[in-house]
Amino acid sequence: MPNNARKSREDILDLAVPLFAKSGFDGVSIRTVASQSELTPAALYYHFKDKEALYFETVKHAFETKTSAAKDIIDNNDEALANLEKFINWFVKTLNRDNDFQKLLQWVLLDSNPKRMQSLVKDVFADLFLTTRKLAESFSPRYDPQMLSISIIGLVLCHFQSEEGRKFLPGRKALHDKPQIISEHIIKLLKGGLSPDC
Amino acid sequence: MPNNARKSREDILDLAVPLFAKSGFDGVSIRTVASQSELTPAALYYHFKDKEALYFETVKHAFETKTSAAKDIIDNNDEALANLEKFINWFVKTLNRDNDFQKLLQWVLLDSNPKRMQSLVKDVFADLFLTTRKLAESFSPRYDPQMLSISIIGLVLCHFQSEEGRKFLPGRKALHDKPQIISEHIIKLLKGGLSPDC
DNA sequence: TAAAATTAACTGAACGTTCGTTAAGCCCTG
DNA sequence: CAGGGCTTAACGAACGTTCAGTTAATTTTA
Repeated sequence: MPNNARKSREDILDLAVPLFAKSGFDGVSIRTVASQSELTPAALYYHFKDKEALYFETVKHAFETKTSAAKDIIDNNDEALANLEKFINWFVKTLNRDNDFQKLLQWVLLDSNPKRMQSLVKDVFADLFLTTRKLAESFSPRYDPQMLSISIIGLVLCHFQSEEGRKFLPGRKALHDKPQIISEHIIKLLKGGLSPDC
Repeated sequence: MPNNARKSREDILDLAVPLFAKSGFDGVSIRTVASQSELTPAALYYHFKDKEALYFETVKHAFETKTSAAKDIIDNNDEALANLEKFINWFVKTLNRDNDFQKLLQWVLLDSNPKRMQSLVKDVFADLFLTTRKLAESFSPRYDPQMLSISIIGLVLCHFQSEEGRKFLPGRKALHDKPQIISEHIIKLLKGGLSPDC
């Protein structure tokens, strides 16, 4: 794409993703998105109704490819634990490769505007959650599928959510940020738990 | 405290906690905090150097009582698993009782300003983390203490972090928000894992 | 096929509002 | 009467948004 070419809607969204991922809805101004996409603020209003719409489309854009990939990971003929392992591996790898995706997910769950959160959760996040719950249903009735799916997602997310903060804590090793190490840790924990036997 | 009495620093912080918990640093203006504490914006500058200082003190204030309580929970003479159980129970109950505490923790970890995050993590969050890691060291070398402590904190946090969003997802039950149910779920998962035997 | 009309994409300038912050001065209490 | 705690008023900057007009590409007409 040449530097002075007209920007498409999608080009703008691609550039808006890292901005909103870093600073959230309130932390990013229309003018910041405009200058990042080499447009005037007014030009953004040609493409998007208002800031809310721009934000919504940006988050949706960042989630779009990920969610469909998650569904393909799970093979319903496989064993429950094998499926879980595949999912964890995929989820960790995805969060590691696309840090913006993880950040946006956090912003959605922290959103101070309930209406905005509702539309984001229903239109953007629900699909990924339902995929995880389907996986969690293999472990019913020993575990409540709803709660187990939250635990699984949370267990993966937290290692990335805390990545920036952990830099300022003692005892840090580079290993703790490696996707493969994180995957192995989570799978071992989920499979066997902490009890010394088994 | 009579309605027209002079506000102390601490009174202001008490009132600022729910505001910053809901909307974060960028989502709350000095004027909002001022009107909430029935003061003028200028009066806030008598008590705090600037908005950064007000925010820092607010977060610190909300964390202060919690962190010291965590340390008392752990009895070093007890069994590892018993200590863990006590900690989970305490942490779940604390997050449930004080929703602002959980929200502020999320804001700290999402902070877009690295300098601000650094001082918050080091001065406010580190203590709680180190307590958890001490607990996690009982399960070394089978598990890396650093990673295990992140997993434990994340496993508890995620159930509260997702509480608002789960309202908009199918399959929701009131049980999933009950602290006792959450505790039991997490402890069972951490103790025994997902493997069918044991 | 050249000219004219239409449209899509954008600019420049400005709007009213809210933001963080400061300065000067007032009032009540010890 | 000194000074801690506040008020009133204002500063410039940044905010989301609008609107009239410009440009460049596309389509329609003669």
